[in-house]
Amino acid sequence: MAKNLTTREEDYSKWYNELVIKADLAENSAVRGCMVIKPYGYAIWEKMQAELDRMFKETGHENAYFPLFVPKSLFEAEEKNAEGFAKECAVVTHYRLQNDPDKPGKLRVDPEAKLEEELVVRPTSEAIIWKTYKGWIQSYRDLPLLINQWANVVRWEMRTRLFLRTAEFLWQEGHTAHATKSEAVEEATKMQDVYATFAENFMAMPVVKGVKTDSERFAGAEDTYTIEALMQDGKALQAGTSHFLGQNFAKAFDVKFATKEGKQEYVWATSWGVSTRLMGALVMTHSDDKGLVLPPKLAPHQVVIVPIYRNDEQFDAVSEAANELMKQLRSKGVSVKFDNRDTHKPGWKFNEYELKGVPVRVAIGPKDLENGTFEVARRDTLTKEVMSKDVIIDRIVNLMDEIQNNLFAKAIDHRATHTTEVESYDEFKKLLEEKGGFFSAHWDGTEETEEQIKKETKATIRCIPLDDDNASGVCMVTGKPSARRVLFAKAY
RNA sequence: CGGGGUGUAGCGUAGCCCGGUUAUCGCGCCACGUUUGGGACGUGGAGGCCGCAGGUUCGAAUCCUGCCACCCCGACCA
Repeated sequence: MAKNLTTREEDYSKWYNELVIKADLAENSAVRGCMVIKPYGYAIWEKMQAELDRMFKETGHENAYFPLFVPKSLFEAEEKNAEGFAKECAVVTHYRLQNDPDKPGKLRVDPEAKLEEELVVRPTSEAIIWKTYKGWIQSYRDLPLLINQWANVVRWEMRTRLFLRTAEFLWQEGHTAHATKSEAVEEATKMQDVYATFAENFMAMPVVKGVKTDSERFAGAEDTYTIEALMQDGKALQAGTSHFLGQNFAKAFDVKFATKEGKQEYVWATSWGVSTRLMGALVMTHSDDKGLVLPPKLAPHQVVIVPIYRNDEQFDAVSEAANELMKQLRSKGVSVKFDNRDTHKPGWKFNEYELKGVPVRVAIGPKDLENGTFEVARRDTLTKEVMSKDVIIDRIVNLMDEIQNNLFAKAIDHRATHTTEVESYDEFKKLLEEKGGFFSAHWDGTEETEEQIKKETKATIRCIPLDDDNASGVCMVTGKPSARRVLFAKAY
């Protein structure tokens, strides 16, 4: 393992790539654009999953599982959705291999084994799910239907980056059906709220809730609600989306229900998802030039204990103290790892756990045993403090909250200092290059202007925020009237 | 898919122009010993179809052709 990470200052993008690999979160695989998520990275993902899953269930959803493959005829049923994803679909055309008669020991696709109908590997599951829902929904009594699935999807991206954009990724996708439009809209915004709460309370990552413009909307949706986060390099990251799908899929798949009055009506739909991209967001929000910085609520180990000793007797004595501390911390709900490996020295371990972002490190050595103390180091501030036996448990329990809150506060502060209100297009262009971040500006509401800005500056409208700032003004580009400010940024 | 670049041990690399002993160095790995409060040291050792396939040559990591993979910049995107 190399000793030094590229710094964020030197090359933010390189820093990110190196960090993901060196911190053992993931690596590139033998398959183009697909990653292997390593145990340490997967442990963080599992923590995210566990909390999100809990939140979904608390809001009335149930999990189910639908097939990986979608027959082409189903996939194309909802035109806009199909068109939006068509360019990046993997397609299964054959179902058998055979020995290659020309190349001994090699296999080839059996030309006789062509599928009657091609199977699309799901880039998202609306099609197969709505085909299924048709059989599940007859009456208003069957509604609302609130389903989530944890799955992998494939989008054949040209350029990929670990976690941020991979050809295959893990996610959850909620798919709900409702009797009324207002109920579906409420569901979509409710799940946006769930995502925002999760991002802020667990990832310690502040997000802006908003709605996408026409051009950025999900293919097949009426409205896309988004949460947008700001990374340390001033670029925005779309962290989760929740779509109000109107009756588009109900019509495409003919999903009707009988109302109380006995009339047949199309159901109203939503879908919503977050992916392993959140792992990338987590890394880029908090980590520093020494490595990962994990919020305690998502860290696989919240505390690591490193023993310091010169001989077996000291090791035994230190271990005893470590085990006792571990027992007490665990009884308070703190997850602890005691790294008693004799194969690495303490200094090596200190660096290792800084790289891996463990929130709190406790060192115990002979001096501590003598004095009845522990050395406690915080990953977020990189500060050390010697604590006595009597206070350490309470202090560490409190530190979990303190670190969580500190990370959130730092991220909020970064976002605040990198969110700029601009009045003119020149100012916008200048500060976009010099400073980056979010820009709150007036826009005339047309796709042409949005496109022009994107072409000229690479910045896009991240969202129309759902805050209560409704002051009207004039578009910074065209001078035409604008109902309210929208949020621009360069994005991942 | 366009433009540029790179493939040598697990990782990072030298050698390539100008073909010629046994392919360089560092990290890591293995064994033993000494070490252990911020990435220890010594001694010994293992590890290579030089991206793949063909060609030129007495001889190819080195020259030629084709292919593949990866990286960077564009277009596309959670």
